Amino acid sequence: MQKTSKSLKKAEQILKGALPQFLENGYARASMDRIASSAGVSKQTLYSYFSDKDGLFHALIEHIANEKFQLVWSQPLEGEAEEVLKGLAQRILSQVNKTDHVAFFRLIVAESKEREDLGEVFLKNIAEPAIKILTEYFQEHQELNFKDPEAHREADLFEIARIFVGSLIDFILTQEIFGGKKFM
Amino acid sequence: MQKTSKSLKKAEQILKGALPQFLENGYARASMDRIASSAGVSKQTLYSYFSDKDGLFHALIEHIANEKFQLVWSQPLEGEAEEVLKGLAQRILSQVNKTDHVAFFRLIVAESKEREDLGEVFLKNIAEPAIKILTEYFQEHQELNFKDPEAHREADLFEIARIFVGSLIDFILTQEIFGGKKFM
DNA sequence: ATTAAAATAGACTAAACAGTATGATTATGT
DNA sequence: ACATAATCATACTGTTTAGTCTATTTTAAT
Repeated sequence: MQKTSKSLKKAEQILKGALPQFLENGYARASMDRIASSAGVSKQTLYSYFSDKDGLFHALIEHIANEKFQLVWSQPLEGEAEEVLKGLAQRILSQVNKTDHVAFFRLIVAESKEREDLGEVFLKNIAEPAIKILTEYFQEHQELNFKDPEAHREADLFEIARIFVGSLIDFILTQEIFGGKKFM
Repeated sequence: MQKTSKSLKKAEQILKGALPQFLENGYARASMDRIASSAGVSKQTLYSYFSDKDGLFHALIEHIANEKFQLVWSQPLEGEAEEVLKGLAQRILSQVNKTDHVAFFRLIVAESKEREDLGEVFLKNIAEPAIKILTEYFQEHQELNFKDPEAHREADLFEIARIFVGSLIDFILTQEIFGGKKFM
């Protein structure tokens, strides 16, 4: 409704307060009262910036996807293959540990049944860029010693990148979401 | 409370009615009234078999994990490596398509934050058995032509099985949960 | 047939919640 | 200083829900 920098700040303030509520409780259990209070804002103000709970939720997902989720892949990949891949995996896993990425992922999975755009947010902003960057790295480092000599066609490099990223996602799923680190 | 075969049937009848409610709506949005009605049972009966919503939910998850989820891996793996793996992947993916496995998976992910045992159900009943069976198959077919000659130690075979299963899970996540088949 | 257990329908309570309404208070711009 | 827009606190409405209660009917076993 308004476009001054002040009111943009308010909108962000609301999103910032809404985030932990949705992450901790999921969509259904997050209450607009608690969101308002967590954002330090009156319920009226909340509803003057966002039409309803659903509108707030979508705005939030969009916002988070744009703000936070491209950092991991921003640094260029340089150097020895094995080192780069190990470093990449470690960087991602430590990121995942210290931030709310896991809760965000869980939220997307949980709510992506009714809201089809949510899955797209994840794929477009996280999975696809990751695979793309990795594929390009493989192409620029054709000298890497893949033990399978057939693996140098572009399609194969893409598949390898997919498998790498997929394994990472599966690892996070197993360890962080399903609590596998406790008993595997 | 009761143990006659009749009342076991009732309990199962309730679980059978509860399942689609939880799968379609998730935990929070599934209502006990609708569950009772969907099971063709009065609310009182429901509460005489299960202490509360949470108890019903846990019983359901346990039940489903035991009943439905071991079928995929029950047939022994025999024959040519490439064929076996392809066949296995196809069998799993078609299973996943025609049943509620995806919704079940989504439910577990969504609710495994507060209920730590849920993730364990998935890992113990699905992921771990899958990896174990695959590893054993690899061991019994040492003659398979892995192009990497170092890949024959037991630990490596295990890792390969993990990657295979992980890739399958990631594929299902991408295609079925995030709706990736629409735009990838 | 009688009796006791099991199940039913439906009303009820208390709580939570989304969203709206009201009227007072505070910032902001001119 | 004044007027307007933004924000606030709070109360309210209507709805949904988990779980209980009651009184009636069905089922099963002797």
